[in-house]
Formats: sequence, structure tokens, C-alpha cells
Amino acid sequence: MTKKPNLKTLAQAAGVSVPTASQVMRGTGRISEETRKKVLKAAERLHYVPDGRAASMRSGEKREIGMLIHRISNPFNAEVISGVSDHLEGHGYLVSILDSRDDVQHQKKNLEAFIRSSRGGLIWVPAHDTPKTTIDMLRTHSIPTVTFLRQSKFAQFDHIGLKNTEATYAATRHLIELGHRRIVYFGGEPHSDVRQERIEGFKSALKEYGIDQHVVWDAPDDKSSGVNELHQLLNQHPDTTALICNGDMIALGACFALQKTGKAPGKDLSIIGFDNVQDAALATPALSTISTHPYELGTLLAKTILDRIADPLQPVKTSQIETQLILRETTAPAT
Amino acid sequence: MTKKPNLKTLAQAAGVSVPTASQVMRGTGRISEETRKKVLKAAERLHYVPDGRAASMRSGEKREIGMLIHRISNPFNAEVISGVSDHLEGHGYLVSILDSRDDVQHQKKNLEAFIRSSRGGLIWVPAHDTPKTTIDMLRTHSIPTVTFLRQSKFAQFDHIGLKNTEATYAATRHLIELGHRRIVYFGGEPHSDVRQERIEGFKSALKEYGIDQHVVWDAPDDKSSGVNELHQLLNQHPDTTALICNGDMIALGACFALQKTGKAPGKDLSIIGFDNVQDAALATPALSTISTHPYELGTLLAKTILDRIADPLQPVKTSQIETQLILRETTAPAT
DNA sequence: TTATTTTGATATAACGTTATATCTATCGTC
DNA sequence: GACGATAGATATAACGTTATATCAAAATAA
Repeated sequence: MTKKPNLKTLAQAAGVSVPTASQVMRGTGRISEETRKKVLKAAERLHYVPDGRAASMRSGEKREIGMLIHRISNPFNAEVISGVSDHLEGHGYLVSILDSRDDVQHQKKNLEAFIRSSRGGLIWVPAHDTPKTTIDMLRTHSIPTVTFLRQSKFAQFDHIGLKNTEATYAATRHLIELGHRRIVYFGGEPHSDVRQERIEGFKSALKEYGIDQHVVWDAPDDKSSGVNELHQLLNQHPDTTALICNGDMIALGACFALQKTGKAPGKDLSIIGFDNVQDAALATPALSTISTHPYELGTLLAKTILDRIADPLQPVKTSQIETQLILRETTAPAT
Repeated sequence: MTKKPNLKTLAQAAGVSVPTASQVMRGTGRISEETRKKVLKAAERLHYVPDGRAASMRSGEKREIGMLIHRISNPFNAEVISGVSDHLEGHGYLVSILDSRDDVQHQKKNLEAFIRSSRGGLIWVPAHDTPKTTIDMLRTHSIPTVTFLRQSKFAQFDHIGLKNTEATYAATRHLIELGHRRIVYFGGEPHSDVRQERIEGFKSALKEYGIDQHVVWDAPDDKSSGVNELHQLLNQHPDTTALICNGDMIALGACFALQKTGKAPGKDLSIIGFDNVQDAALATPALSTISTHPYELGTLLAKTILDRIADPLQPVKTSQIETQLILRETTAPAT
């Protein structure tokens, strides 16, 4: 077992000085073709790879971007990650992912380790109820940060969100024009800001059509929750004819629960999801939903953090991604 | 904007020397209670956080473990990640994830960056057809590595896999005992070793019962592929009565395609999946499948890499996780 | 008492890079 | 042939830690 080669080893093997070897490896400085070849050959032979820690410490450059997100297995997030990675890898960055599991304790631990590891930037979905102390920690270390989906109450970071209010407004309006009057907003956590924006659009469409009553039903955003909660919802509000859901998974769960009781999504209850996950199109019946553009969101995130790194003092930027109402088989005129 | 504090700043603020400050922060050495408090107070005030790069470079310790996996959005992998993280965070490690997308180019880039960043260890699902050069790169830098699910042909790493052969043997045998004779192995890439192991079990069960003919059908492991490929499969082999699938997603896709033609999974065609993802239980009809234990797999991975880091020269270890046949509604006696 | 150990701190060097300054040939110019 | 300019290399210091050796003062032992 030979020891790991470093610049000194490499320089000796190539018969040059350490700075020269360094310059060859980085392609900087004035170097003759002859010595360049000598060094590269030696590097090849020794399998030399520079130590990023030392390089980063000395130069101040940080070529690693971290993403800290709430659910790594969420297919929407996976698409975002692809968008971010494709763009940043093209700029010579390594993108690594941390999973907070939407838990502030995990998140804090991860962020502490993150700060210690001195990465170049953070692309972040803050966990629900992220405390001010966590934000302060980030701010004092002035790490270039971009949030997405969820925004922090306590600080101004660059942010990219979805046009949540517009999306649910359009969806609700569509249902109303189909003749629905008893529409329920189904799913999501009470404290979620994103959800609050969506409920905003929901309510304003109802109001516009003179429908005063509105029902909002809290429930976790997963499939089994959709299955379990639907019956209680229908028990308590039996005149419901349509659902705007906080996510596709809970919407699909609701479809499933409905079918179990012999009723048909679309025919007996109109349902609209949110996210347009792959399963939405493949379900029976196919789920009407709101489509977002996660890959483009990822690309935009990458550009935004590069801008922020390039100029840390520029004013904070915020943008919103367009959404699109996709009508499939779970929406139909009210009977 | 004040500059980032370092040990020197901290030591000055506390009125002690740099090594003393360092020792207080790490809780090592002989320190009086009085100076300890002084330093900790100053650290609090300055929001001091040590620079992990410098610490790691000097001490040789690497407190970050990377996972490089083929599909970050796969729910099975997400569970594995949870198991790994829970265990390793308890030992003071940061776990970060890289996504190779099962593409050898992406994988190579990621590994190069990984080596540069000098992490403490790698937990890895090698991409399909990973070339020898990639393995060589890893070996020459002697990074503690554990593979899971897929094993490398070119090198001996610690490895944790599933009892693939046993699993499909048991599943196939169950189908045969239900009276099925025309069973097809459905899904997976031709070059996959994992799949090869599963086909092994499939074939040996058939052989044991004197069934010579066996059909293996190649197809990507996702839902839409299951939808698209099923009809061609049934066209070419119309006497098929049961399917052993390479994954739950393709199995669910097959169920969907079958239902579209008015046939019933279980009744008209028995289907067994692999993985026991959440959707398997929630589907209609509920999918019979093979259950694995991803969280336990993660825990075992964490323990294995810690052992390897503690003693890099110990002999290579390999283990297999038990599987379990879960019978739901898509398996029934042959008619 | 003197010698010896223990306590609590510090001085110094090292990890592997890169930025900056410096140095020596060689070149072109007049 | 003297001059400055330039090409191509190198010496030195610095990034922020921690390991090791050292040191003075206090405590203990002989």
C-alpha cells in the first residue's frame, strides 16, 4: 500500500518545483509545453488527485453546493435535483444532497455540519416551523443561500417558488364553472405557508363567485392519509362535490378510498391534485392536476445561486414558476 | 459585515492561546474550569464554528460519508438512506447523497469530485456497466467503500445485498403450487447482476418442478414500461398465467395495463412484484410482492463502513438481507 | 530540604495547497 | 553591446486547524 500522492510527490517525480506542478494541474501561469507534458505524465502515473480541502482553504474557492430538502424521495424534488445538478456540474461544482426529513432537529444538525464543511452555497427547502436561531446561524456565517418552495419568515434569502395562488385560483374557478359549489381544500399542514398561498387562491375564486362557505381539511400529504381521511371528511361534509388537493399523493389516496366504496372519481366527486407526478397520468381514472416545472425550477435555482455567489451583496431576488391546469378524468360537471 | 471568526480571533477574544482554544472546543487536554468557561463564552458570542477543512487536513479525520446511488427518488433507497443517516449521525458523521442516475458518465464525474473532497467513506450502488477504470480510480485512493444491491465485477468491496435468489425461488415455487405452469420473469435490464440472481431462483424453482420452458422479458423497471410492454408480452406468449416482476413499479404498471383490457390481476393473471413499496399495499387490487428491509439494510451499511474505517485491512465482508413473500390480492390459483 | 510529579497552559511545526514576489535566462531593440 | 522586456521557472508565506514538545508553577514525595 503506497501512500497517497500529493503535490510534493508529484513535483519530485516530474523533476519540477511544487508551484510549477500546481500550475500545470490547474492550467494557469506560464508553462513550457515540455514541462507541462512531464508533469501531466507523472500525474497520470501516480494517479494524482488534488486535495480539495487544501486547495479550497488556500484559494477561498468552494466548489461544492449543498441541497438540504425535506423529502429526498419526493419525485418532484428528484426532478429539481436533476435540474440543479445538470446546470452546476457544467460549472464545475459538485452537488450533494442532505435530507432534513422535515424535522427541525435533523435540519439543525445537518446545517451545523454543513457550515463546518465550508461549502460554497446552500439550496434549501426550510423545514416547517424552522426557528429563528437556525436562520441566525446561517446568516452569521453568510453562506450564499437560495430557498425554494418554502420561504423563511425570519430572513430575506433569494427565493424561487410556485405561483401557488394563481394555480389554485384557476383550479377552483374551473370547478365552479363546471357547476360545483361545495368544494373542499383537502390536505396539508396547518402551518405551511405554501398551503396558505394555495388556500388564498381557493378562497378568492370562491368569493368571486359569491360562495361564502369554504372548508379546509388538514391532513398529511401522503397517499395513506388520503385514504384514511376522506371518509371522515365526507361524513362531516356530505354535500361536498369537489376536492382541491394539496398534493397528488393525497389526491390519489382519496381516489382510491372513493373507489373502495363503489363511487367513481370524476363522476361522484371531482378531484384535482397538485404536482403532476408520474402516477397521476397512469392512475385509473387519470388524475386531473396542477403541473409545475421542477426541472426548470432546478435550472433557475442553479443560476440564482451562481449569481449570489458571484455577487453576495446584490439585492435579494424572488421569482415564481408558472403552473398549468391539467384536466384528465377526475374532473366533471356537477350533477 | 464582520469577517468569519477563526481560532485566532477566538483565542484573542478569550485571552488565551490558539492551542488552548482548540482544546476547549474539542474537549481534550487539561483545561481548568475557569478558562474553559472563558473560551466557551467567547465562542458563543462570536458564533465560532471550526473550519472542517483545516481540522480534517491536519488531524486526518474525515467526518463525512458519501452515498452515491442510482436513483435518489426511489422510495426503497430513501428508506436505506434513513437507516444509514440515523446510525451515522449518532456517530458524529454527516451523510451526503450524490445521484449517479445510473449513468457511468455522471458517476465518474461524481466520484472524481468525491475523491477530491476527501470524504471518509463511500456507500455505493455502482451504475450498470461500471467500467474497470472507475473501480481502479477508487482503489488507488483507498477510500473505505461498501457497495449495496449491486456488486462490482472488478473488485472486492464490502457488500450488502438481498437474498435475491431465495426470494424469487420462493415466489416462483408458490406460483407453481397454485397450479401455474406458464410463468414469465418480467422486467429488468439484461446486464443486471441482481436480476441475474433473481432469474437464477426463478429458473431453479421451475426446474425442480420439471418445467423446462422459461421466458424472461427485458424492460425498464418503471411503471410506464409495465404498461407498455405487457401487451407485447401477452401477444407473444398468450398462454402466460403468472408474472414474477423485477420491481413493484413495473408490476403495478402491468396491473394497470391488464385492467384497461377488462381483465383482473389475480383472477386472469397472477402477478408478484419486488420491493414492497408503499403503493403496493394501496393499489387495487393490492399487489403481492417480495418485501425487503431497507431501513435495516441502511443500519447494516452504516455499521459495515464504520468497521471498515476502523480497520481498513480487515478481510472483505459480505452479507445478505432476508426477504419475505407477501401475499395480497394479485396471486390466485391457476384456472 | 530537594527531587519528582502533576497541572495547566503555550510555542512550534505540520497538513497540502495556492498567491505573491522573486529570480535567471533569453529575447528583441536601438 | 547595453538595455529593458518577457518567458519560464522557483522561493516563500499563508489558509485554519491539531499533534507534539516544551515550559513554569504548584503539588507531592523522599
